[in-house]
Amino acid sequence: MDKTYSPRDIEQRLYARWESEQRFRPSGRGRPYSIVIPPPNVTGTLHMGHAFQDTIMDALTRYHRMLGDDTLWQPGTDHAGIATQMVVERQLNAEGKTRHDLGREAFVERVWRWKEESGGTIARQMRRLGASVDWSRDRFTMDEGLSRAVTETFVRLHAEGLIYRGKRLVNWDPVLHTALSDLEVLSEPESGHLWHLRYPLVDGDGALIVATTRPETMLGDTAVAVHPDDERYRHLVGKRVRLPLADRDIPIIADEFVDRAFGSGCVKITPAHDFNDYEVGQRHGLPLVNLFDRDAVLNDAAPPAYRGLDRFEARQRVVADLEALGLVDKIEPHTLTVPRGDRSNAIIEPWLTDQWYVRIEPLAKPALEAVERGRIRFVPENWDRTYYEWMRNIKDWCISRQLWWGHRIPAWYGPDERIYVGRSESEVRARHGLAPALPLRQDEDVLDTWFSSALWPFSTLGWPDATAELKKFYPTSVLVTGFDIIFFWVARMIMFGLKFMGEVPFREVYVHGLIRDAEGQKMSKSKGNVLDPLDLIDGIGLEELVAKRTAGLMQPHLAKGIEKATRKQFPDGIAAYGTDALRFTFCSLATLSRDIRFDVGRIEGYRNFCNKLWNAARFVLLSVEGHDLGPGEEQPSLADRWVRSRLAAALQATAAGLGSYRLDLASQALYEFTWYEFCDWYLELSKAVLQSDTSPEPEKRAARRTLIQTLETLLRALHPLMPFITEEIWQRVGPLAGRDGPSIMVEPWPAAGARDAAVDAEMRWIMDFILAVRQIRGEMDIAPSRRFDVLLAGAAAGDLARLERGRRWIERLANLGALRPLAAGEPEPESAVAMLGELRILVPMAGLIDVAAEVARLDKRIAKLRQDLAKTEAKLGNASFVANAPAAVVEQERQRVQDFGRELAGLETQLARVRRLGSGA
RNA sequence: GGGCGCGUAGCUCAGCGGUAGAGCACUUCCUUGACAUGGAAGGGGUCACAGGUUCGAUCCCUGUCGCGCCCACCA
Repeated sequence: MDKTYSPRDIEQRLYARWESEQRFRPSGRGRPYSIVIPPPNVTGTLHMGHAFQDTIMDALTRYHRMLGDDTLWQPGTDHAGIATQMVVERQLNAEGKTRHDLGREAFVERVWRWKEESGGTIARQMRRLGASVDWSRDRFTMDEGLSRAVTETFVRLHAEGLIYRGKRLVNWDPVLHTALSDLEVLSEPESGHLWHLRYPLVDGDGALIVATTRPETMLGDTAVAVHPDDERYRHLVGKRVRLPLADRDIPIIADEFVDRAFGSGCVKITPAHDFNDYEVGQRHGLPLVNLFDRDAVLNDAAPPAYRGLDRFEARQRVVADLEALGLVDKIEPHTLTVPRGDRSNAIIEPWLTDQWYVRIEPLAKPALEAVERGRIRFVPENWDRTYYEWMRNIKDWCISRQLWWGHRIPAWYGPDERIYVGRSESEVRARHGLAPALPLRQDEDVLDTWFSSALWPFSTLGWPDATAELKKFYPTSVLVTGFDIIFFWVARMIMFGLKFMGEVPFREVYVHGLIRDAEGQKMSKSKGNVLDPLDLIDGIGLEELVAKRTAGLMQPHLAKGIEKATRKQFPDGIAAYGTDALRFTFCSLATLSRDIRFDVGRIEGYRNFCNKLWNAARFVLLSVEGHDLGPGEEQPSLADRWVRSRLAAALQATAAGLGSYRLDLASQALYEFTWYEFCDWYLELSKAVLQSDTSPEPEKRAARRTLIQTLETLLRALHPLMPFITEEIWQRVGPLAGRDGPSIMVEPWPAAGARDAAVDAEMRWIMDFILAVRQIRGEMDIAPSRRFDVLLAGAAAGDLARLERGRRWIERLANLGALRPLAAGEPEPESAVAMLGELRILVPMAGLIDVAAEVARLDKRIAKLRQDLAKTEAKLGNASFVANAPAAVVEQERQRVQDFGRELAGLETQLARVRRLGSGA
């Protein structure tokens, strides 16, 4: 093995081998375990969020595969209707064309070409991450099979009356020219104005003052509303006002919706352009005056002077005209929430159109119950509150989109505009006995992307066919996702899963946090703080990184700032850390928190961890080289038994972490065992056995076997988190440990052996001895290479026996010369001292330590001990503590008082002695 | 307005009723034959604040302050 771990050389080679050996397919044996990937956009690229999520899913998948489960990680991609269509439209725009120049068919053809061209990117990137998805089952939401599932669900829901077509207000994007669901509209506060307008009363003098943030819509007002209990206006209800500019008379109505305290307490009602007003209009039978065309340009329903004006131009004109008429009472600055399309960022217009809707309440009810009754569990649990909140207030889902890229709605219109829904035109004709000559026109609209995503857990498994995979892997075991798509996706999968499969789509939903940059900022192109997971794996030079971050910005003026910040944060670019380091970092970051800050310092630490593991393996291999490792006469040492006991504890902790979606705890347990117990201690302890001429052969054999077996077990435990380095090392180590499988991937995840408290305690004593000596060495700045003698005094029963059992390790790890008890009557030399129980460990100071330094050291220890002792004594002095605390706790405190007291006494005696000797010297 | 979350070492975060932990950063010593992407030792915290429950609270409860996210029709 090379001296330094170099991920570049191993990762892609191993992945290719796994893939060609078909290691990612379900084994066909064991309990089913399945995860469906949240499908990324087919034309997208892998970002940190994907990499994080994929790492989690892959860790779970590999873990369960090794547990012997019949494991499927189902891959696939999403057609991402609006997003993908926009990308291709932008390409066309660059050529000076629009999609309308091409026409629907040619445009869709072009999108398919783009999909073929760029669709492989994300799959390639997932391979670099080591994702063990079953590529043979790769699916795309617009595949023939999945499209069939979409049609089937649509037809069935329609037949049940759960899908209907209706004319009502929708969120209209005047730029993209499509309807959007409520979820795709983001409302942000923006500063604007509140115009107070004067509407003259038709009978008599005076006027009502209405306040509005959208004066241009007044042209479509069909009423003014006041609160029914408002004394100021009660007498006017039923009377009429003159709508300025439009020159129509409109009624004054009473509706509870009005807030008396806001503005004048009078509200203009524009049912065709405001969701609230629409409701009011429905209640009062008001007419709708639809002022806008699909571009939000005023149409012929507006007075002639305003026709053809864009909504913002119309606003200016309306205000100017009203001012000229003296009908503007006042204008105030006002912060309002402006709805914008999540893709186009255009201001959304409530607009009256025909759209398709899913009647959601009958679907939401069982979906709510499924979580309430625990058939689906959110992890962390409190996300169920968010889910409940949404599901209890859910509204019908507008599923039609006026786009070209997507699943076309399976509805046909006859010449009389009668609607026929069916799986195909021919089915429709047959079912309804329509003559072949009767022209039918298919609905132009496509379905919301999330409609097909909602079917993902079963459509990918072959539904509507009753496939074997569907039977075996549905419901899936867990859904791994971010909280940002609980409503978009998770809730809808639950609803559709229950509806069509009669069963929840997954038993658990693991909701992970969202990856942000080191400052907690969302990563975005315009902020210039994006990290590409592939750059963390392969490394990237500074210039290239700067170029990448500043290229193709929507706002080019940001480039300078981005460049500066990038140069500051990454003066040397980014080093190549390798996939395993990146993955281990992600795992260690997978805490319960919602925002996860990704700090490059962290990945460096875990790259070092990979290197540590690599070198530990080198040491183990060197140590066993040329020796028979098979069973034979062996005599395990205390150290051997200790490391096995500690390994068992680490495996337990790791399994607990993996089983509870606490990959941070799992990775921590493995990190700590590997570094602090296996490397720092056991490898060093083993040297005392292996590199000694006096160790008997059975002991050496036991040490070698323990080394190789512990490493081999550790590799298997680490594999789900760090697949590449573990496979690479395992290929050499596995056979030596008696395992002859072709890949670590298909080896069993290690069962925890037995822990041994007695062994742990015995080793603890030896370690404490070594630490005590090292502490003196460290604090006295004695070089590690400087060997010195240690004398012992005050040994308690058993101490000397323990000493003998641990002597070879103590001598070696503390780098000691002579190590012996003071003889009876032998004068105690001037010494630095440490206490280990009643045992006094003496380091003769002559030539090593000066008195002042030792006095200072002792003072410090004594002060700390006095504090601890006082605290503990106070506790025991409290009668109610002794009376109420569990006996074990009280006993523990008593023990501590004893320990502290003994150590304190020892050190105080020593301090006095050192002082005396010092002054005498 | 409703819902959720966070405030622990300089930074990023675990812990969550019984002696405050890790990584990174910092200080000192050390190239000893697995590893300087390393080893050894060390400094550093009134666990936001105030009450309460308890023998005992960083942990449970209540409130205050600060920060954040999500939903919602105040024109």
